Amino acid sequence: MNTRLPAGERREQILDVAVQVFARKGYHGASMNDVAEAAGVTKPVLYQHFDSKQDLYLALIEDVGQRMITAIAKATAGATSGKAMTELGFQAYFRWVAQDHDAFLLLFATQANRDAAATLAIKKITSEAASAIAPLIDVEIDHEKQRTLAHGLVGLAEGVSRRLVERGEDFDPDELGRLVANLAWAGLRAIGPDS
Amino acid sequence: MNTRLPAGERREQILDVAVQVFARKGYHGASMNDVAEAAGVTKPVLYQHFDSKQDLYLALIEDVGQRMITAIAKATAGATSGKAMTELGFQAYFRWVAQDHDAFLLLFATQANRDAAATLAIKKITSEAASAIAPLIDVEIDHEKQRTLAHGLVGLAEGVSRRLVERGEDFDPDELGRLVANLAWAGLRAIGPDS
DNA sequence: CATAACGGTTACCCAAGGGTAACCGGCGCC
DNA sequence: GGCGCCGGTTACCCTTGGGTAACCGTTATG
Repeated sequence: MNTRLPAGERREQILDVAVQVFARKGYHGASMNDVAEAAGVTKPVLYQHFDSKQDLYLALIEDVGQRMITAIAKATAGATSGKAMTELGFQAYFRWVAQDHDAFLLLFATQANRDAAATLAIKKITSEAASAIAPLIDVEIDHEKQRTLAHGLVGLAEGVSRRLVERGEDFDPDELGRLVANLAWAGLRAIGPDS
Repeated sequence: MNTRLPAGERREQILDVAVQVFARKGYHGASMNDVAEAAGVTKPVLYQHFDSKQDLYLALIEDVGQRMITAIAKATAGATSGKAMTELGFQAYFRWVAQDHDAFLLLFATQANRDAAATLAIKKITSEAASAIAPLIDVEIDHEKQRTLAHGLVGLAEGVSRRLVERGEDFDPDELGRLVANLAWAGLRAIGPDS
């Protein structure tokens, strides 16, 4: 017998629990009943807080995505050099991954964003991340290539994280961030208009 | 009235058409009816060639994945240096992406949703790719980190490609390969046991 | 102590879609 | 020229699951 919760808290709890459920089963793999059960309530309760399954899912993506973005933004705010910013950024990202595997899976490894809207929502997040990265690529190179490379670096971090999360390994985010930042920074310095 | 095809050819045609359908709509978004219609036949015909939807999907992944792997393997076979191999490899990869957007989307787009078996199948492909890359990271670094970075480079290529494919842009795979290979190679040279 | 508000439940509807049983028609082959 | 093989179709079954209508019990408040 779960306690009755006031609306606000119940909504938060549903969001909390839904991240895990969707991350583990994917969008289509998880039914609203699954989410409801995990939250300790029944289906109609979900619909009191969210208009539809898609609505719930989009709320999750927005929530989790913003959390990631702000974590990185905060970490890099005090950086004095591009290199330091790169390192701090990657470290913050890997810390975010290490802290909440489910959140990472929801955004990057989720087995079902077939929904056009969800795909768009995630694209918006990665695009925002890329926008933050792009200015660090200050070599002489045309703007389009710059943004493309920025998306590549997002993918780099994603690829690294995916392997670690899938293996369920413990890892040191700060050490890993240093390693990857080193790779990224040196790589970026090496490319130029002649590439 | 579509012509009647011998079993072998029909099977090939279904695979061809199914790549496009699944790439565009995702696993759950595409129904067997959609695939059948696109192939110009009806549903039961699909089930004469494949046991289930999942069976068809797995066959596709295997098919497309192997095509990608061998394309890269062939391109890098004659390389004389690590740097040349890196460049040739990335170029072959981007050529593969440019040639067949649908194949790329099937394997890498988040929009192509997967169940557990499909996730595993795809993991196998990326892992194989990473295995090919890992030896190029011949710096003094422990084996686990080496493989993790290899997965990162797979992600790097994936991130770059995703943006280009999503934008429907034309791009020069050879030029792009040179650019990304430069980044990767220089990045890898820069990291060491002290990172 | 009636009653309204609110959190929650039971029981259902209905469309979508994976999968199948039964049937059909033309072509090759003794 | 009947016969069987083979590629194909029509029409259906049945589960899953998103979404909802109607109802219930507790608490608070006058």
